[in-house]
Order: sequence, then C-alpha cells, then structure tokens
Amino acid sequence: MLAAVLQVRAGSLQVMLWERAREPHAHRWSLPGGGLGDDEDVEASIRRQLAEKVDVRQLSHVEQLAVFSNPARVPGPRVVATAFLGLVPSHIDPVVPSDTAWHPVDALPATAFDHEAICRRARSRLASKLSYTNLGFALAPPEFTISALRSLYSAALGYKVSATNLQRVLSRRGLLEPTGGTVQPGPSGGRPAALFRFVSGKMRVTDPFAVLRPPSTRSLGS
Amino acid sequence: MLAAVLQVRAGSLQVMLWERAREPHAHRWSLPGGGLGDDEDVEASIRRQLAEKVDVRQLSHVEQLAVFSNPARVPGPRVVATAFLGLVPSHIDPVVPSDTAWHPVDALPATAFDHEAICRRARSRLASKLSYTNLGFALAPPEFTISALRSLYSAALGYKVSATNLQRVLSRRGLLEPTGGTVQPGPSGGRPAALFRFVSGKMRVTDPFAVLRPPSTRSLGS
DNA sequence: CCAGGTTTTCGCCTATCGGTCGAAAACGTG
DNA sequence: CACGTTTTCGACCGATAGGCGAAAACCTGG
Repeated sequence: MLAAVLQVRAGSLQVMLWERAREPHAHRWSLPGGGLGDDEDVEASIRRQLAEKVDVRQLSHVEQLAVFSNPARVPGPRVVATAFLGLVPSHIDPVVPSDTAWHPVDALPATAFDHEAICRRARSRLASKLSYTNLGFALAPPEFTISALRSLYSAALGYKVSATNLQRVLSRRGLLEPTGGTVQPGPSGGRPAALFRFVSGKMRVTDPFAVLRPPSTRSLGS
Repeated sequence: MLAAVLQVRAGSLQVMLWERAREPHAHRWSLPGGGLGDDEDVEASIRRQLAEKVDVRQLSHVEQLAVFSNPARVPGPRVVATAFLGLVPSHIDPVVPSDTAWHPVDALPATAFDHEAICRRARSRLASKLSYTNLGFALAPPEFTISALRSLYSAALGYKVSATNLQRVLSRRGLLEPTGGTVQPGPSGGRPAALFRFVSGKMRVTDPFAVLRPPSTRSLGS
C-alpha cells in the first residue's frame, strides 16, 4: 500500500519521496504509504496515508497502479504492496514534512526496495493515459494558457508536443474551453495568452478514445 | 487472488466460473483463485491456481486487473483480492473440472460475492485494450481468416466491426501477416478465405498506439 | 511614436487514419 | 454455365493529426 505521487514542478515531472531514517535501507528514499485498516478499502487507505504528506484535497487524481509482490522485494517476511498513482496539479505546492521532498523521476536518488521500479511504472502509466484519455486535467491548474499546458504535457511525456496540435486535439475531444481571460505578457513582450480551462464534467478520467468504434454511431463523448 | 478467465466461445465472450458447494454463497458461481504462497509473486500464484482449472500453457495472456478490497465484499473478516484478467485463444477447449463451466459475460448466473463486478471490469478492460493495443492476438488461434477474427472482435467488444477496417487497421500497425494458406469454403460456396497470423514478436502486449506523438519522428511501430 | 523583437494565435496544407461501399474474385450448387 | 455466396480489394470520404508560416498583439529601445 504505497503511492507514487507525481507533479510537474519546475518543468520536470517529479515524485514525492521521503528519506528513511531507519534500517533497512536507511537514508534511501522511498514512496509514502502504510498499512491497510480494517474498515477501509485500499483507495480510502492510501488517501489516508497520503494525508500525512499532502492534503488529500490537493490530489487531483488517484488510481490503482499495480500490485508488487516479489517475495524478495523487501528483506524479511514478504510484503505485498498495492501501488497507486497520485497526481497533484502544478499550481499547488503542498506543505510536506521535513523528511519528504520532490525528485525528478528521471533523476532519482538512491531509492529503497523496489520503489524505483514503481516510480517508472507510474511515469509510464501517466504518459500512456495522457495520450488516450483526458487525464491531462489532473496535472493542470484551474486556468492555464496553452503554452503552460504544453509544458506540462512535455514534462510528463518526456518530449515536446506542439502547442497547436495539443490545443486542437483536446478541443476536438470537447475537453477544453476558453475562460475569456488573458494573462499579461512577460517582460520581453509578446501577445497576451488566452486562458483556458478543462470543461467541468470532464474532470474525471473518461473511457479511452477508442479506435474500431461501433458502426456508424456517431457518438464521440458520453 | 482470483482471475476472470475470458474466452470467445460459440460467438460470445464467456468467463470461466465454478459453482460453490459450501456456504457462504453455496450454489452461486465464483471466479477461480486461491491464496498466495510464500515463495511466489501474485502472477505466479494465479497461474498456479488456474493450473487446477486449465492448463497454464493454454492461457495466452494474464495481467493484473485491479485490487478489490471493500471490507464488506465477503462476509466475515476482510479479504483483499487481487484480480487478474486471463485470456484463452478461441481454438482451445480446456478440460475443466466438473464444477466448472463457461458462462457468457452478459448473461451471468447468480454469482458469489463481488465477482460479477470483477467480471464486468475484466470485460471492460479487454474491450479497451483490444482497441488501443495489439491484445487481439490473445483471443485468436495461431491462424485464422479475417472473418473469424472479425467475429472474435465483435464478440469481445459487443458490437460488429467491419472486416475491411479491422484488417486494414491491424495490418497498418504491422500486426498481421498472411500465411499463404487458405481455407476451403463452406457447403454454400464462396471464395476461399486467406489465412493470417499475428506477426511473431508482436504476441506480447505492446504500448498503446498513442496520439500526441513526439514531433516528426516518423516511426510507427517499434 | 515607430521599428524591431517576442510570444501567441490562427488558418491552411498535407499525410494518415478510420468508416463505408461496391465491384471483382473465387468458390459452390442446380 | 448461370446464379448465389463469401471473401477480397480498391476507391472514396470525412475526421484526425502534424507541421508551417502569417498575422495578431504585446514589449522595449531609439
């Protein structure tokens, strides 16, 4: 029962880790988590565990990632871990305990147990779902410019995406709408950028945008 | 630790269930599974469990589905279940124990516990992955005609797909290749159908076919 | 206040993809 | 050998994605 909480910060995708104080694997970095209570399911439990690190309301998305169960994944008696993927929108800077910090997922410090593999899985899952679902909303602030959204996607995917194309794809899927507002340009000038938001009601993960659709039923969204 | 093993049989997507002999939920149908051994991970464990029902070599694909952990999902002390999706190619008719039978997933009998919800999740996962991955290979025999493949996809997805389009989409993804052979037409005549196979090396689940690709890297497959 | 630099926005072009249809191919039967 | 049947394949069309460059809208420096 542990979670890879991801957020785009300072232009790179980062994961929240805490530094172990005790053996085994003292001073190595590990994912937050904890045991399952008797009266909660795993989703409720991981949200409770994470509440010690970040405010639960700051998590824009939580989903099961996978079960990690290699008998040798931790020393001593076997521990089966149900891993979660958590996401925090980029405009939030959660207050975290002093032993906890954010690390870029592609420059991880020495990690404990199999937590590096779990981080990789989380990164991979996020990249996939950004492409074929509307999960992007979970990384973005309530309002954003297209170029801000572009840098979020680029950081999470690991490669540059075209701002033009990103806007068009998301718009065509009916996910994006303009707020009407704009932001002032920076000190170097430039046209003011228009603000957008994700359409409310599309702020949960929807079905993938499938190929091989049913015949001639021209329904795109729900 | 339990599995929804799916197969297309007699034109419909079916799931392997066994009838409980004892309380609780006697005479209701439930998914096969069992406990986790000390020296195995969950994948190995579920394959071992399933070996009692079907030969493991007949399973063309096994993947984690989700963890089901509602405290009330079974009577008595809470049991956390790691659910799997298993697939059997359509040309195989496994020998199953006498208490075990196949049931269409959209006409399930009275099921035990939350197993109906697990079946629905398995069905949904399969439908999604058929669309955006190459998972189709796991439902198909080693060689097949396009119309046979079409009926497999139709049964698994729950709606008709176009044979023309199915062949083109899979071919363009580089998944399908002709064997050169043909099958004799049925008693009512017709042109002999060409046989195809999934390209070897593409018989594992690949990355989803993503949108928002990296810029101007004209690489489709791997 | 105007020229030049910067950033965003938008329209257009092209390639590809998915959906559909219908003709042609290749077989059986009467 | 005409006809029905089934498969195959080419052609068309709309939708989608990627790319490019012009235009818009702002800044600063002269």
